[in-house]
Formats: sequence, C-alpha cells, structure tokens
Amino acid sequence: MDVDSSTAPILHMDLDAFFASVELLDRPELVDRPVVVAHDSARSVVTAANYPARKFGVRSAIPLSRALQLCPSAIVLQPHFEKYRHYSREVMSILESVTPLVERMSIDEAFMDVSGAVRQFGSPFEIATQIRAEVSAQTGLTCSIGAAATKFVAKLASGRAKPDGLLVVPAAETLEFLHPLPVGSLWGVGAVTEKSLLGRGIHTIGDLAQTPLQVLRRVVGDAGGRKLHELANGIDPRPVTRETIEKSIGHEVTFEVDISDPAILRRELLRQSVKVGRRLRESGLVGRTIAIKVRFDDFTTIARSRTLDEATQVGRRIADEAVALFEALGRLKPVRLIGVRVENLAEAGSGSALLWDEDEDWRGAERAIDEVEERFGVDSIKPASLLRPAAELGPSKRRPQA
DNA sequence: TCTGGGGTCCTAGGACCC
DNA sequence: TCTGGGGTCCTAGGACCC
Repeated sequence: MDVDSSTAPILHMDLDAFFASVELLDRPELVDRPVVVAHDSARSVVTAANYPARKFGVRSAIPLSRALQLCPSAIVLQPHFEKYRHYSREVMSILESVTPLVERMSIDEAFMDVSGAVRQFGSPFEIATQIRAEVSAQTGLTCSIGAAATKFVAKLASGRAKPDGLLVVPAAETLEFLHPLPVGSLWGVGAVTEKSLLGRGIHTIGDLAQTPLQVLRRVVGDAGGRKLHELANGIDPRPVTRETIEKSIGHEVTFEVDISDPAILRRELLRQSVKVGRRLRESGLVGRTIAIKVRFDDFTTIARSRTLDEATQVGRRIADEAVALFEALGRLKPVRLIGVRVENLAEAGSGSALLWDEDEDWRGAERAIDEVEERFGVDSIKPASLLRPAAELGPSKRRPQA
C-alpha cells in the first residue's frame, strides 16, 4: 500500500474488545458467539463485549440486565484483571521496543511518537503494520492503530479503523477527515455537552469549527470552550509523554442492596482505607487530602474532604478521617455506594508525613483484614454478602458456560 | 433498563493574604 | 470608613474517559 505517513508520526494503539478478547483466548469455541465480560451481580455493568454481542446493541458500561434483554443468548464471562494486566504489559513492551516515547492511557490503549524511530524501523505506516503483526503473533490479540499528526486525531483514527485495522491521516488531510464527524466523537464531548451542542444546531466537528469561541465558552466553560475550538480546527499541541505521578488513589464499592446500618458503612470505609494505605506505601507515596464519596438510593451523590497538615500513607489515619467525615453527615438515606480517596499526593520522604512504621498498633488490624480477605475472598467481608443469605439470592444469573 | 470502579480535569465560591 | 484586585488554597459538585 502506498500511503504517505511521514506527516503522521503520532500513533494511537487500541486493543480490540480487550477483556472479551483475552477471555476468548481460553474459550476459542465461543469466538463467533455474543460474549460479554461482567461481574455476576445484580447491579453490575458490562465491562466488555465482543463484536458479535455489539451487533445486538450491547456496549460496555450498560447494565448487565439490559445487555441480557438486548441479547438473551449472550454468554457472560467473569473478568480476570490479573490476566488483563499480564497481556497489557506484553503489548506495551512491544510498543517500547520501537520507541521509549510510549504514553499508556489505560490498560488497553497507548500513544506513541515514532518520529525518532523512522530511520531504524521505517515510516509510521510501516511501524504500525509491524506492531499489529507482532501483537497478533505474540499474544493472539488484535489491535487497531491510528496514525496522525496529533494525539486526538490519531485516537479518532484508531476508532475508525476498528476492529483489527490501521488508518493513516496525513497532516494535510486532517480537517477533511475531522469535519464530517459527529461532535459526539470529539474527545471531551460526552452526553451532556453533545446534547447542548446539538440543541444549538452544532452537529459535526465542522459546525463546531465555525462556531465563535464565545458561544462555545458559554456552553462548556472557559477552558472547555477553548479546547473544543482548537480540537475542531485540528490543533492539539499536547506531546506524547511518559508516565507521570498519580494524582489520587481511591476505592469505592456499590453494594448489592442499599445499606442503612452505619456500622456496616464505617467498616467498609475502614476496609477501603486500609487498601488505599497499602497502595500508597507500595507506590512510595503519601497524601494530604482524604475524601469520601457517598451515593444514596436515589443516586444523588455527595463528596466530603479534608486536607491534613501532615500527609499520610497509614490506613488508620485515612480511616479515622474518612469515618469522621462520614459521621459529620448525620442521618442518611439508604446508601448505594461508598468510597474513599486520597488526593494531593507526593513522594514519601519529600516533606512532613506520617509514615507506616510510626503507627505500629494498627498493623495487627490491617493484617487481620488481609487474612480474612485472603482466606475467604474479598466478598466475604463485603457488607452486601453478609446481609444476603444464600436463600435470598434467587435463581443464579450465571449463564450456562456452553 | 436502572445505572461499576478506576481515575482526570474544570468551575465556582469562600477564606485569607498582600 | 469604605473599597480594590490579584493570588493561593480549600471544598463541593459535575462532566468526562476507559
């Protein structure tokens, strides 16, 4: 193929239906059948769907119950995140064998800037072709790659190439490629923004490019307006950069049934705080702001946070703050979701901080929680399962594993 | 149909300082 | 006595992404 990709050195690689594809490596007999990856629970949502399932309108993030209505014959497989991390690492190291300039966006996506690799490996088109072949040979997975002059055009291009495709958008063809696309496909335009843009007669990225900046600012705010205006005109100066330090670490849980007992909610906050503390220590980080999030049965959601004088990585300290924030809420509606997050992160040792070693009393308690989790699984100390005797669970939602 | 869990970024208002 | 503007930090809420 004769494509001039010399002006399209930014690549965006996206693994196709990643979680579902990994599961299907072990279940090749199911590849042509609709398959959905989701936790087997009343309130779970689809985390991945293969292409046969998508034909029925099944997409990730829709409720599993809805997915099974759309496609009653769908086979539901449980997720295995450790496996996904393994395959992700393998694919990322293929990318890094071409250039160190790899920016991981998520477990299944990455940007690369191959400007510095063309002398050794050939044009961006040739590099992308090699990567796709290598990924397939080494993992059995397919991926799609977009190549363009900027990150967000490369990302749009990989989306258009799916599944198992490659699309090059030379710099000179950027606007021609961009302008017919619907506004909703633009990065940063979600359901809410899309609706208000459509309401103003702005349907395509081309429409957006012609909309005065002031109008956009009114719709999506100062920063958002400027961003949208630039993107619609093909401008995106963000460079591909390697990993940066995390900004927050948190955990949250949606209960299978709404919870009103504050003792159960406090215990869940404690469990999550311990996990957050452990992750902070593993990353060598401390955090100064402790935040909780509570979602009620009517789906309204509130957040409360407090910034400490001294950063911490100790589960007990996090739990003390989280529980205090929770207690200050007073009487509550039944709770659907609760979560803990630590923000304002810094490297441990970079300033005044309460470190793990200084809080020995708590070690025993953290170890006890670890042991329970290890022996009985995380679910066994999740409030929902404690509240729901097996008899109440009703007929299993699990599909026959054909 | 009834909405996960991991995050990032932006806005707006108030406190406080100069 | 009243009034200012800029800057920074903190908190709450919400849109968005994968």
